[in-house]
This record gives sequence, C-alpha cells and structure tokens, in this order.
Amino acid sequence: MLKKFSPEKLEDILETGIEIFADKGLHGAGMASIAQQAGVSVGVLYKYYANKEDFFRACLHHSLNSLESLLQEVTSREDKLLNYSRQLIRALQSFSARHPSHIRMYHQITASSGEPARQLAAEIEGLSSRLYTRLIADGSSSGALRRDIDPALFAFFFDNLLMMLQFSYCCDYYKARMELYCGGMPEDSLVEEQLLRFLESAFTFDRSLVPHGD
Amino acid sequence: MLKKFSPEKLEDILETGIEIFADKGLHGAGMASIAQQAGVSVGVLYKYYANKEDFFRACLHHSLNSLESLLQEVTSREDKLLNYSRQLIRALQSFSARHPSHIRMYHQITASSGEPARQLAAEIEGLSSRLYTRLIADGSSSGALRRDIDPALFAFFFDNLLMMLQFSYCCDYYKARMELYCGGMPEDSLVEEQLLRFLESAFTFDRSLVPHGD
Amino acid sequence: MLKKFSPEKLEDILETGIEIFADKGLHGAGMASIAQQAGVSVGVLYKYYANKEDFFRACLHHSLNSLESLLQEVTSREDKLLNYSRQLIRALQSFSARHPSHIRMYHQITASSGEPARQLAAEIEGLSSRLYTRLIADGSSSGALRRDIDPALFAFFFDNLLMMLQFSYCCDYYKARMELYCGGMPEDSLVEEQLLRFLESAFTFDRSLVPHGD
Amino acid sequence: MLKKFSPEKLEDILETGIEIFADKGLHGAGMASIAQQAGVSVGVLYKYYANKEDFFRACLHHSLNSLESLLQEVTSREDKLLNYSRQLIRALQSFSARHPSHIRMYHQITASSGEPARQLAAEIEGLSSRLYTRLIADGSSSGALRRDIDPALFAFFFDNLLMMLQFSYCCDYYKARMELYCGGMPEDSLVEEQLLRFLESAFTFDRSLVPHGD
DNA sequence: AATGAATGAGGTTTCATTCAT
DNA sequence: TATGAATGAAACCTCATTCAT
Repeated sequence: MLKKFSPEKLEDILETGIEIFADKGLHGAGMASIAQQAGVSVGVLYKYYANKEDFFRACLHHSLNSLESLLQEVTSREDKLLNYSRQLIRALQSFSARHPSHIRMYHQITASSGEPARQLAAEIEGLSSRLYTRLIADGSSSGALRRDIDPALFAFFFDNLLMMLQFSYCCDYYKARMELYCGGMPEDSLVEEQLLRFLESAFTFDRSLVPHGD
Repeated sequence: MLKKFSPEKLEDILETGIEIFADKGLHGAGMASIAQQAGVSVGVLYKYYANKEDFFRACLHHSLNSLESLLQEVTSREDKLLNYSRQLIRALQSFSARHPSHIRMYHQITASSGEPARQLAAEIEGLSSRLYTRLIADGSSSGALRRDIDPALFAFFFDNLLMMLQFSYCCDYYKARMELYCGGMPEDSLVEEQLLRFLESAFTFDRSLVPHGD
Repeated sequence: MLKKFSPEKLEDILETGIEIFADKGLHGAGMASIAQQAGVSVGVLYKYYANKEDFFRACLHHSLNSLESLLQEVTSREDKLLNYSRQLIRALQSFSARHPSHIRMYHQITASSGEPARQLAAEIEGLSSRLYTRLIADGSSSGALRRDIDPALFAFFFDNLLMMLQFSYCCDYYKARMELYCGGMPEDSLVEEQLLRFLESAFTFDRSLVPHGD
Repeated sequence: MLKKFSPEKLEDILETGIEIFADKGLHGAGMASIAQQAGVSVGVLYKYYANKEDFFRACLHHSLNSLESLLQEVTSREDKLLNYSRQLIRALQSFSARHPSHIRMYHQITASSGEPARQLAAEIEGLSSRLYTRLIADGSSSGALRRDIDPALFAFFFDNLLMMLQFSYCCDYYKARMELYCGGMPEDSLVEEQLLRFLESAFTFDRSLVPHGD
C-alpha cells in the first residue's frame, strides 16, 4: 500500500498537476483530484509543497522549464532571425503536439494579476525578449532586415505571433478560433509556410527603398 | 438601508462582476465580495441571476457587447484592410484605456475548455474572422494586397496581433511583458505606427514581384 | 394594484397557509409562496402576523376551529356513545372530503414537541377527552356499556380510531396505507359499518357476563 | 482532534440524526447541529451521505430497521391474532421506552406527501398489513374470530390502535394527549390489559350469535 | 394601506489542509 | 514515510423579514 517515493513519481505529480491546473485554473482544480489522478495521496502533495499555490507554482515552473529548454535548443545555434523562425515554428508545433498542457499552463499565468504577474513576466519573457530584440537590431543594422523599425516593438510583434500560434494549437478556445478562421485545422506545413511569408515580408520590406512610395 | 434598484445599479453590478471575474476567474471570485464591492446585497445578485455561473455569463456578454459595438463602429465604414487597420488600432487603444477589465474578462474565457470554449469561440470570433478573411481575399484579388497568401491564415495572423495588443494593454502579465520588450510602456502613437508598418509590409510585399528574389 | 383588504381575503390567506403548511410543515413552507398563492403580497402577511410561526399558529387555530365546530355540532345533541358514533364517523368522512388540508394541518401539530405540544394537546383534546370519558362512564354505570373497563382508556382508544380514520382520509402516507390494507380506497359506507361493528363489540361485549368463558 | 471513525460512531451519528430529525423534521433540522451533537464535523456527514436528504433517508431506514426487527421477532412465532396481541403490545411498550426517537422518526414520515409518501407506505406497511389481514381472515374462517367482519378493515383498525399507542408513548403531543385522557401516564400493565380487552371484544363478539339481538 | 425589491443571517455544501495510524 | 479520513473555514445560495414607495 505504501509506495516508495521516487523522482519519477514527482514527475508524474507535476505532470498531472499541470494537466489539471491547465484545464481548470488554480481555483478550479482540486488537490484531491490531482492526487488521485497522479496515483498518490494528498499527504504526499503536502509533504513536498506547502500549499496549493506553492504546488501550482511548482507546476508552472516545471512547464516553463520544458518550454525554456525548447527555446534554448533552437536559439543555441545563434543565427539570423529569419533563419530560425522556421526552426522556431516547427519546434513550437512539435512541442504543442507533445505537451499541450504545458502550453495551456503557460496560458494560465497570463491571467495572473498584480505584482506576481510582473515578476513572472520578467522571469519568463526576459530571455526571449532580449534575444529577439538583439537579433532584430543586428539584422537591421547589418541590412539583413529593414531599417525603418523599432526593434523592440517588432520583436514584440514577432513573439506575439508565436505565442498565439502556440495557444491556437493547445487551448480549446484558441483552437476553435483557428478552425473558425481556416475552416478546420490547417496542416502544420501550411501554417509554417504562411507565417514565414508573413514574417519575412514584415521584416524585410522597406517602403523607403521602393522608388515611388505612397 | 434599502436602495432602489435601477438600470445604473445593474450596470454597476455587471461592471463590478467583470472587474472581479476578470481578475480572479469564475472560481476565484466570490459572490459576496462582488456584492459588497458593487454596493448591493448578495440577495440582489441571486434575484437577477440564477447562480454564479449565470451571472458570470451575463458579465461576459456585457463585456463582449461593448467590444462588439466597438468593432461594429469601426467596420461599419467598409474600407480596405489597411485603411482601417489604423482605425482599429486606435479604437483598441482607446477602448483598452477605458475598459481594461472588459478585455481581461475576454481573456478569461480564452482559458475555458471543452464544448463551452468551442461555442464561445464560434459566437465571439465568427464575425471578425469572416470580415477579415473577406477583406483580405478581396484585396488580394484586386491587387491591393499580395496574391501569394492564404487569406484565412493571414486574417488569423492579423487578428492575433490585434488580440495580443489588447491583452498587452490590459492584462498585468502581458503589460509587464510589453514593458519588458520596450523598456517601459510605449507611446500609443509609436505602437500604432510600428504595427501599421509591420502589417503593411506583411500584407503588401510580394517577393515574387521583386526582380531578383533570394 | 392595491387591493382593499377584507375578511374574505383573510380567510383566503389562512386557507392557503393551511394548505401549504399542511403539506410542507412549518419549515418547509415559504412565506413568499404562501403570499403568491393567496394572491397577496408578503407585506400583508407581516401586517397581520408578527412572523412565520405566529402565522402558522393562526392557520393552526383556524383549522382547529373548523374541526371543533364539527365536533360541537355532533356532540350538541347529547346522546349515548354508540348512538352518535355513527354521526361522528359520517361527519368526519364528510369533513375530510371537504377540508382535507385542515386534517393534515392538525396532523402537523402532532409532530410538535416540548411545552408547546403539551399546551396544544390540552387546548385541543381537552373537550373531547372529557366528553368521551364521561359518556363511557355513564354508559358503563347505566349498563348500556360494559362494566369491566377503564372509561378513560376506552375513550382514548375510541378517539385514536377516529383520529387515524381522519388521517387515513387526508394524509398521503396514511391514505396509501389504508389502500394497502383494503386493496384500494374502501367505500365510506363500508368503513362506517365496519368501524361501528368494531366499536360496538368492543364497548358492549362483557366476557364476565358470558356463561362459560374461555 | 481527529477521531477515528468506527461503526459505533456511525451508529451515534444515525441515532443523533434520528433524534433531531424526529424532533424538527427534515427542513427544521440543521446539519451543523446534528454534526455537533453527534461529536463529529460536518465533513464526516458529507463523506458518508451525499446530502441532507440522503442522510435523512439513512436515518429513516435505520429506525425502520429497528422497528422491523421488533416486529419480526414477535411475528416469527406464528400464532393467533389475540395470542400475540399481548406480545405485540408489550414489545411496543418496551421499544417505545428504549427508542422513543425511532417512533418519532416514523411519525415524521407520515407527514410526507406525494409519491414518496406512497412508496414509503408500501415499503413500510406492506408486511404487517398482509400479516394482520391474513391472521384475521384465518381466525375468522376457523371460528376463532367473528365471521361478520371485513378482515382488511379490522386489520386496519387493529394496526391503527397499535400505531397510536406507539405515538402516545413517544411523541410529545400524543403523550400529553394520553395523559389528558388518563389523568397522568397510565401503567403499562393497565394499558396492556385494557387494550387487550378492547381488542378481544371487538374481534370475538358476534352479535348475530347472541340470542335476542337489538 | 399594500407592495415586493432589498437585505443579510443562516443553512447547505465543498475542499484545502492536518495528522493519527 | 505514506495514507486518506477528519476537520472546519468559507463558499454558494435561500428566504424570513423589513421598509421605501
């Protein structure tokens, strides 16, 4: 009856927590149902986590870690923005298929408010925001990307598109919305191609270089 | 001690509900605290709404109505996509400043799951998805917009950018994230200008029309 | 909109109260539903009665009054016990058919406890208990009824049978029970005849007067 | 602070429930007060019973079981009606002294209405109604009991007297009423003797067999 | 004087957390 | 150490009662 605790079990617990929190939110999820679905007793949860919120945060960071390692992998091979936009899109598609609840969990935190929201944003978005901004600034000054842009805002738009793509693959509401737009779930390859086309144009077209203008 | 009920009071109640639900979600919000903050008794809430969920839905629709009338106003003057992208952006900025909690409320429902999520999406996103897609298809076939695109997906990307912009003005997490990207809250006019530039290029640049290509 | 109050309205209110209290009991009945069914506002109820319990008592006494006047009428023509047992049975049958809720209301008070129960019993049962006991004692000493009995207890048994008969005509549970015993609701005349036969034997047969005995 | 649950505790809980429901009825009783008086937390009640009504039914069946086993015991030694009327009366007296609240609980359900009342009656009264009716029919045809009677109705009268006796021992109102009739609580033996006398005459006297008639 | 909307105490029920085993 | 039954605070909701109109 007593099961030895193990790192694998912890993984199970966190994954179960992510699954349920991602669906029902911090308040909607119940500790008992998480414990049951994870195959442990509630006591175990409270042995490792002080309370529900603490456990929620642990689940949050667990899912963020997996997201972060995804990003790390893609961005480790330093490259130009457009060169690895494709890698990024594919990675997100693959990750969304494998770990939809991690993305949904990430979506949950975007609903948080107050100072915690501020801190989470700094913690989570700091890396990519700096990376994207720098890549765009570099590309812009090297001539690979257009010059008439605010690198920060364009990085922001860029990440916005990627975030929404992830949500659209994982969250029920966004999924339904994408199907509404496309008349069914579009092929990964079509999305990849079109989004790249959208991004490339947005980043490389420079009206000031076009002869006549408006 | 008894206060006469009035349409203004109903408005107050719904606005209070939106505020609290938007912050804490359906499960996190308490009817008692909503009643207190709205300056009515719980009894009033239950006189007009069958239960918490019913009231939640009423708040939801109240905020959606205000969003919809915003969109109606802008889209009523039928125009080309790029022409009123500017109108749209400005309208969203103004709306976000006046009714941030309505946007947050909208964000809440994007966390819902299952069949309700599907229905809500159809109800809420149907209008704009069809409008955007048509405008893009029209522009594309008339030559005003590029031809090498999937109108549905480009409409989808377009709306994604607008949604994220709204959230970034209203939801604490997204707000912090935007500040992170921009090093502080950017001027509305800068955002407007840059997003238009981003959109215009994405929609009008047609690589196939450029002499040399990659 | 404002209706003049009248004695007839008071009668309506009490009858409605009796109907609903009889079915659901003091705690199960709601003032609002009573007011609605009586066609008055709750305010009227609280104008004439201090609170729910007070109103309940008023309903109680109203139904007891009608029961009492029934009894008064039958017992006014002073007679021997067996002579008006028949009158009593018929009167109860007729009353039960006309005012079943009054009987059910009476049944409600038998569920009360503590000192109030004691007082109600004294108030309600005093009359008939003294009457029956005296009649039996008289009959017993005059030789019309058997001599080997305790008049009080026989009066008690006598009234018990009549009470249960009333309940069996009016209360759902007792009604179902009587149907269970009889395979359907028996004719009034059969019940009358059989109960009289039961009572007559019980009251007149005197074993000590029979030659041999058991 | 945590007390281990046990069958004895369950018994306590049910007995407490019976006590309070018997006094105040389903609607009048409060789960909190039941829990407190039973020495458990409300949570325990809701762990074992889905809701108040479910718990009420459990209490009901608990008290009916004890009543039924009483009846089973007496009726198991199959005998003639009058022979075990005495056993029955004594058993009821003893049971009433030991478990007055079980009788009061039984009395509560006789106040129920609608289809549930019908079902409860069938469930509870079916056994004894068939038994009594059969015994009387047998006795009647064998000559041990009089022949000029409707067995079903006489069984019904018989059970009515026994029911009222129980109530008179246990329910405050009926208790006060019996004292009113008897000028104080009569000795068990007196009641036994007189009720038997009442019953015997009612069941054995056959006017048609008496020489002179009326 | 009658109305019925508003009140809010109190009832039912849930569930995060504790702790005896 | 792991368990999960017990706890009880707090949430949802009802309805007796009040009182402005």
